[in-house]
Amino acid sequence: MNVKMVRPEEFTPMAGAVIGVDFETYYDGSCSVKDLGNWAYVHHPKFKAWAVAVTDGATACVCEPSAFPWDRIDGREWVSHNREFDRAVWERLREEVIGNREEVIGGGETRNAQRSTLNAQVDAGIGEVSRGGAESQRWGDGPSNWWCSAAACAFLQFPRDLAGACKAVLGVEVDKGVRDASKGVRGFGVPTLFDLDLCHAEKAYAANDAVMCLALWREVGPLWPAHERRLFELTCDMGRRGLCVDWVTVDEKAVELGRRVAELTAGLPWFPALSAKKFAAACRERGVEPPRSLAAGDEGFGEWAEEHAGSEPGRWAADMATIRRCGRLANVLESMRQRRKPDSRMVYELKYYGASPGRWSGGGGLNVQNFNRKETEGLDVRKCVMAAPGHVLAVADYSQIEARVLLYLAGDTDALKLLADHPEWDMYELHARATMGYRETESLKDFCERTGSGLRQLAKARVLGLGFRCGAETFVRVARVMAGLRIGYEEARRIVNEYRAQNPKIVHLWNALQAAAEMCLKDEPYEYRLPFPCTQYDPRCGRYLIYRDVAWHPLGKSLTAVVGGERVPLHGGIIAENWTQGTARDVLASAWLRCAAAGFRPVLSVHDELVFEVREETAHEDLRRITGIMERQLAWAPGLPLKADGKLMSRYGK
DNA sequence: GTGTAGGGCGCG
DNA sequence: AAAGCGCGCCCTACAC
Repeated sequence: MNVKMVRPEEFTPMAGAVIGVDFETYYDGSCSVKDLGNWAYVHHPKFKAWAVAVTDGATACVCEPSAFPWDRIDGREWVSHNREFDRAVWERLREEVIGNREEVIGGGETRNAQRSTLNAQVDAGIGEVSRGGAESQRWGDGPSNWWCSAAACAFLQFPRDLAGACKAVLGVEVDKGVRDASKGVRGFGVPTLFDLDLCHAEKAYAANDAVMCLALWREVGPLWPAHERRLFELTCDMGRRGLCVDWVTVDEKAVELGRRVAELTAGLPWFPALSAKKFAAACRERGVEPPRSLAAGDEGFGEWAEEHAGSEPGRWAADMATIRRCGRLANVLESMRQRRKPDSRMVYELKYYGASPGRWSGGGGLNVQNFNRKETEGLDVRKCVMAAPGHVLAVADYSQIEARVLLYLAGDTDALKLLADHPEWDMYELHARATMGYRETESLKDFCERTGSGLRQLAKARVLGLGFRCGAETFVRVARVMAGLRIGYEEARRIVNEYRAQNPKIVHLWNALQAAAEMCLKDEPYEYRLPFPCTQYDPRCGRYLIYRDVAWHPLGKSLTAVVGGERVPLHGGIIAENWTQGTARDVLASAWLRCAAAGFRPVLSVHDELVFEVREETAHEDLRRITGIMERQLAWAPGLPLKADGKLMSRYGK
């Protein structure tokens, strides 16, 4: 990369060029973006941004942020790798210079100065750009658009981290010397002296991330579709706006659970409390053979726990489980406390395209997608999430979306038609009627309750477990964990075979996907692209599942491929699963876009669920409209029957 | 000291 | 022939 280093006053970006921006900031064990997330990190007392690297691709400049001529890149397009981080830093610095200009609108919604023209095209009628004022001139008004190269890389199923992305996209090994040097720079004793003390070569190293980010963006940006960019923006906005939280309960329970952990820890004759080794040693001292696993779901442990229920080792094991549960909850509550904004809402982050099939994932130190569903140790975490005053939560989720999508992708039109004709059936009932010989007129649920039949539980286990080629051994566990059934291996084998015999379309889907993956071995570069049935999308930048560098496993006859920079096993069951999950994600994503266009912006999304804050007066009508939008037939998936359940609740829950 | 692998467990 | 999949975070143990 031939980029000329210049002094800040000399930095004059080329007309029309996108500008790469990368901040360097202080961090240590107690003040890190990993633990605190972007917002809490940049508002930590120890936070300091001590350098910024800016480049237009031809020249680059590294200096203290206050020394950079921000007005020269005002109104331009910027790009950062993990934009939400750099944006949080930039906004924090702006707050320091000109005060916090975020206005609080009704319901706690914050209006942000950023507004992209792309957004304007897709979704008219949201917040306006607020500009002007002598002070803002001094700091600058910011970019017209601020893109994220990391999000674009994730969409294309490249590694998300900068070094991995550079290697995969540009074929550039980021010189280890560069990375090490830049690490050395981070550890530089007195960051404020940065501008004075750094030699030219060190500055060039520090500029490298911005230069690479811009180079990456030039490759991946054009392949990132407009509606996906829109989803990314909606995701970021949602997390920055955050959730309304019952802080009284959070504060109280954080203390209570912390105390509980300390008490139980003190009651164990070893430390650290969760050391499996020390637990095992203590058991043996008492002449008791410890269990092979301490996991609550492990069958061996279940038997062991029963056997030693009254004894001291039995109590230790139970206390360790309680410490884990309480400790987890205490950590979640503490993370929530750290994310409390001045407007009392809790910021959080959701990672756009965090999973390879495209789902969102948790991130930023607090995962809001895996809050316990039920009350645990005297706390219902979900109930700590509330609606803003005068509002109520509209919680809408798709019923059994993946099971429906699997039938759709397998082309099981008979089953889909039955489902469309009988909206009162759920997937378990459909499955029992279509493939398990259930013929009664009453609902399967009523039938099982009246007669004590286990048919529905079995149908549930089959639907949840067998659609993606799990074998008999796994099915024994799946049936136990998911449906509470106790089945022997031989019976499991019979059920698995029966399921496959009665669901030929699904079996054919596995086999066809497997064969297609093997076929691509004949063509360079061994890339298996599975197109989504989304015809509305620009084919040049459509959505695919991409398995790169497909190859035979060195030891056997199984396939592997590179996904998101990692080599993973590949077979028909996995591909069918990924395709199903990815398509279910697209169903939710397109509903999200339509809801936003109708003026409904979710405050939270969890895979098959969207949560909105709606005004009390219009709540019922709003919920009806939202579920209507979610259930709308999709032009790109004709014949896929969608069902959405909606609830109004003052506090979040299942 | 830092980084990471693996167990455990929460979610869809 | 057989193979559930997709995540994040905490804790411990261990390698460097």
